[in-house]
Amino acid sequence: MARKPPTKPRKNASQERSRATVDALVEATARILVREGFEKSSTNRIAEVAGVSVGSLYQYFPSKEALVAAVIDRHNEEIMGLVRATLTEVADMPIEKAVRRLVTVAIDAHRINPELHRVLAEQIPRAGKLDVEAFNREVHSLVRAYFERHRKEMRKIDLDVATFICVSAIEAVAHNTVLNEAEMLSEKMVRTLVDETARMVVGFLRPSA
Amino acid sequence: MARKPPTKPRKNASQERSRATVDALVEATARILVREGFEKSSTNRIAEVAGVSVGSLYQYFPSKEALVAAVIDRHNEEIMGLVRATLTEVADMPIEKAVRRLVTVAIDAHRINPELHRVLAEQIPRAGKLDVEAFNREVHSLVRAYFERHRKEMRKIDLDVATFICVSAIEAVAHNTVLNEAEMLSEKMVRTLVDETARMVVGFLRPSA
DNA sequence: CTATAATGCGAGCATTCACTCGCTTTTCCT
DNA sequence: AGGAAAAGCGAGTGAATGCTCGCATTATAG
Repeated sequence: MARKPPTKPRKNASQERSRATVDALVEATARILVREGFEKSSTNRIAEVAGVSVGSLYQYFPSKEALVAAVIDRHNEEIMGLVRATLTEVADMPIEKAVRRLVTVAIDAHRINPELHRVLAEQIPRAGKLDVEAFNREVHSLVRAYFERHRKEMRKIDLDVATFICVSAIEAVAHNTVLNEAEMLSEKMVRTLVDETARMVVGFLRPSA
Repeated sequence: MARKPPTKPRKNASQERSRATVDALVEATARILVREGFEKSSTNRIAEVAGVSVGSLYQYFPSKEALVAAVIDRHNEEIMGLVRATLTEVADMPIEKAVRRLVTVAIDAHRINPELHRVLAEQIPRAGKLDVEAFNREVHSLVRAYFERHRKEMRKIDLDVATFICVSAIEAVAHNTVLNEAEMLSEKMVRTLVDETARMVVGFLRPSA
């Protein structure tokens, strides 16, 4: 016993063809979320758009939620890539430079795929709750590490509190900038927002004198 | 013609009893959203919890969305009440005092009904999009009015930009404070967060010298 | 070439759920 | 009292949708 029955039931994409199927499904899910919204998305529709049958869909994704989670993961990974790279890049810069860079990146990150980001933020019910928390934790710990390294440039303040406030503020400005008012954003306006936000955060962190 | 047929089809609660029914339905909707989540909520369930029949439900609410919208409205009104009152109260205070008060109120507002707030923020698909925008606009314009009145205490900065950044930052800190980490918040911690956030915002607004 | 596994198919099942309709009960008004 | 309007009822309907299952097609190995 314990011989695997020949019918491998679920998941696992070993051949070439199946990898393509999985990709097509994730891609189709993202497109549908953006173009038709979460409510209109259905597994049948996703399969149709992916050019795949529902049966195949369920060979790789145990549920609709899993499909959405995959989209969220992919998107989060893109953003985390940007964030990780940037924090490495600014590791030795003084906080003035680094903060400005981080604010810029926050906005860029929200601009990777604004429509998808909006749908994920506004329309997805419960899914990926854990993913979002893990995401936040990583951002928090990366930023906190930078702050630790540059403690000397900063006033006396609890690093967790500082990180929490700075990350919250920067993320909120970036989020609202990209998602509110759609694309009424001139480049000049964006630069102003980056400058002012960076000024606020730096002023907050540096010694008051 | 144009004689109103005796069957008034929808809406409108004129008698006493019906007012109670409407209230019970809204209340039941809120309770279900909090206790079972948006996904599990159904009109049948809402009617059942309200102690009312589905038929009656549809006499007052044309759709499930309308029910959820009513809950959102009620909650928004509670918050806006707080915010309006506070901005009147602080109208003549200097920005140090006023900002501190506003940060406190932001957190209080999120604490009115944190569970409901979380559900409305995280689980409600599209509904009340307009409501949320109107809500944000009002907050923005109230805060902007305060800033205008106290321009002399501030450095030279575009008021819309300043309002946008301050409101975003304060809202985000309040939101994350109340919703993340659940209730691991000691009162001392909250005070620290209020102090630091207020410091950040005030430092941002005041003349740099 | 043949056997076996991997991948793909899609009609249909089971369920859920928003909403309707014909009717009864309660309230109001004279 | 009595009639009309308002309020309430809840089984039933129709449509949508997540997912299964038995079978077909394609790839791999011997």
